[in-house]
Amino acid sequence: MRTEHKQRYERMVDDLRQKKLKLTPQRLAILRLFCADESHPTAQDLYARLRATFPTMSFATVYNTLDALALAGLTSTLNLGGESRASRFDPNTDPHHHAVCDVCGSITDIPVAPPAPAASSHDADTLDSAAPGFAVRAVERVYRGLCAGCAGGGRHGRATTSRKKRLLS
Amino acid sequence: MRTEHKQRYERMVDDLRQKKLKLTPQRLAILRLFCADESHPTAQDLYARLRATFPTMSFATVYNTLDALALAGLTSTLNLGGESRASRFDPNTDPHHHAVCDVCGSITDIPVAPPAPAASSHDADTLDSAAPGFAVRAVERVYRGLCAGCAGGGRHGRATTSRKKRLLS
DNA sequence: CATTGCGTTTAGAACGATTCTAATTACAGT
DNA sequence: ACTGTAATTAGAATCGTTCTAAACGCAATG
Repeated sequence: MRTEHKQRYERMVDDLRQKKLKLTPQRLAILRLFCADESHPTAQDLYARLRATFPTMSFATVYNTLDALALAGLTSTLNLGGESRASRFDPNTDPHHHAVCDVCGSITDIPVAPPAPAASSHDADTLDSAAPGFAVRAVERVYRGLCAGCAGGGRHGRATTSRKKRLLS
Repeated sequence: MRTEHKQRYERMVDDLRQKKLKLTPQRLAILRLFCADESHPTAQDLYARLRATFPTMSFATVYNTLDALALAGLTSTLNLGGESRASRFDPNTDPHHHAVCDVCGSITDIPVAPPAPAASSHDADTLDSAAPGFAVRAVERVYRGLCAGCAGGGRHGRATTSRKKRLLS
């Protein structure tokens, strides 16, 4: 795992260099944090942790760097709804899906399944009859449900009860 | 199609009644508009069209009604990213996926494929090894690509070029 | 090493989407 | 009709994100 993150970091740095983008201390710090983070952090998450080292850093820098990485195809942005409307950023560029816990909001990467033996034409059929001529570029899949921790009735993750839910109880 | 929408409308009205929620003219108008709308409208979309009939209606009423429907399980909310961060609301309660056009942003419902004959255990396997113990409640799938209209090079849909993209060109 | 150009950073304002507030209105059960 | 309570309204507040203008600093060059 550690080596995987290091490779990720180096790929990110190389890409910034190749694109003639400047390697500022702030950017390197963001990359270091971000490439090793499996939690799909929000911009807030990164900002909060970066302020320890760069007390004057602004949100714009975090977003700028994430934008640069996204343009380079090194990150993706997740909008999974839920308690917060904040985007989640994902440094994993391998094709994968996501499992989102309804209770704690945690997001887990799920590698794509190995190619099915023979029968996946059903999907293509229904797609083509419902949206004729649609040219698929990518497929995203989100599994929603309860993570192992939350299914056990424990108190896990970071999800805070929303005002809306509080009013309903 | 028309009858399908009517059924949808009546189910919505019944549900509000059963839940002892009041059937105000505003709510009925929202339901009428919404249940017949395949375009996955935003709150803005609905609000704009409702102002023709109810010049004093506020956004809060639109959101209130959509919330009530969501609590009743009669709608779902889509956060698909893209140009606008606005949520899209979906009155279709049948299990289905979505095809989103990268260019015009249009969203098309895709019915779930008929159950595959035998081999779908691959997915379950990778899920269980990547997120052990995760209890799946629902699976969402988003196809991204080009709709038939946009693949043909035409000018379609409502997507407006974002400031970010404009700066890049 | 000094110069310098242009990409970056910064603080804060601006923005869009959504939620809240407090006061008013009006369903629906009697 | 009366009345309790939920719904509506306008506008303010909030949250996440993007923009702005000025100051800064990386890195290519002499």
